[in-house]
Amino acid sequence: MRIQDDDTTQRKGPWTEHEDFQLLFHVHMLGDRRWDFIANVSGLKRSGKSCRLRWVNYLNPGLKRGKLAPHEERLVLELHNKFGNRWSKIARKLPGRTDNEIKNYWRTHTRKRAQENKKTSASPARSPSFSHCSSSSSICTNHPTNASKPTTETKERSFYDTGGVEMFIKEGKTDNKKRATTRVTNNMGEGQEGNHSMEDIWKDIDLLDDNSVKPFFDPYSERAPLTWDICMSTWWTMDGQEEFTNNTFHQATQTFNSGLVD
DNA sequence: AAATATAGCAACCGCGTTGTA
DNA sequence: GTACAACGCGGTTGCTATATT
Repeated sequence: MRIQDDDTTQRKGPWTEHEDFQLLFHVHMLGDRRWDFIANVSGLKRSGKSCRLRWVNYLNPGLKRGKLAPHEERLVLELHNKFGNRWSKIARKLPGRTDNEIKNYWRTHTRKRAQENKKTSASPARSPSFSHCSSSSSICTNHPTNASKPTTETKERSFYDTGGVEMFIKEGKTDNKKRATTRVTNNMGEGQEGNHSMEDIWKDIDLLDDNSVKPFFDPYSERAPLTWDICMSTWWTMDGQEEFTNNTFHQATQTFNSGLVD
């Protein structure tokens, strides 16, 4: 298992639920941009890049989970035929699916096809949807990188295009919660960090959503309650991130973290 | 039941692009 | 205009669960 080396280096490997919780919290607070900043402020020993990836591929509430539906599979085949390995582009046409997911699907799919074709190598029967592609690799013969390039590069937003927290808040999360909770069983086994299920996390986020002056602090702490309102107003009126980091948010984070550990 | 192979998926890495000071 | 930082993407790796022998 690839876990962190020491205090000074960044942590790698599977995310724990505690980390997920922290990340969710901070994305909720700060929006899903500025990943390096989030990584620093959250106290997570992760790179911003890693945080973004985790959000995009796992924590984003817009994610669909589970196997690709038949129509999605067809769409992937069609779009790959059209766009080649432009996974992000393909993913934009499949709401709730990530480029990573599609890439993985394609990989296993082509592997299967390759094996099937090996078995029937004498008369390779190709499915119609694969008629334009090499069956043993992901490289299309009519790779359209240039060929069928759309005239206008549309600014479609994929669900995983990070667009700030307002999107997250505006969209009802009811269904998303269900999705998010479907795969919480992994990443356990790291001591006591697995105490929060995704359900718990969403509950907590709900509490934050209902932010009519609801403190997200340890009730037993003697510190003044930090409210969502206070934090957000501080955030938006602050000039420099450093100052903010060192004051209110830092305090909020510490309170949050200590509450989590206790 | 144990060993091995395979599938599925999460996460990392490197690099190109974009934004900002 | 330039240098640097951050972001986004595609390729790849490695782990875990499941199937097969």
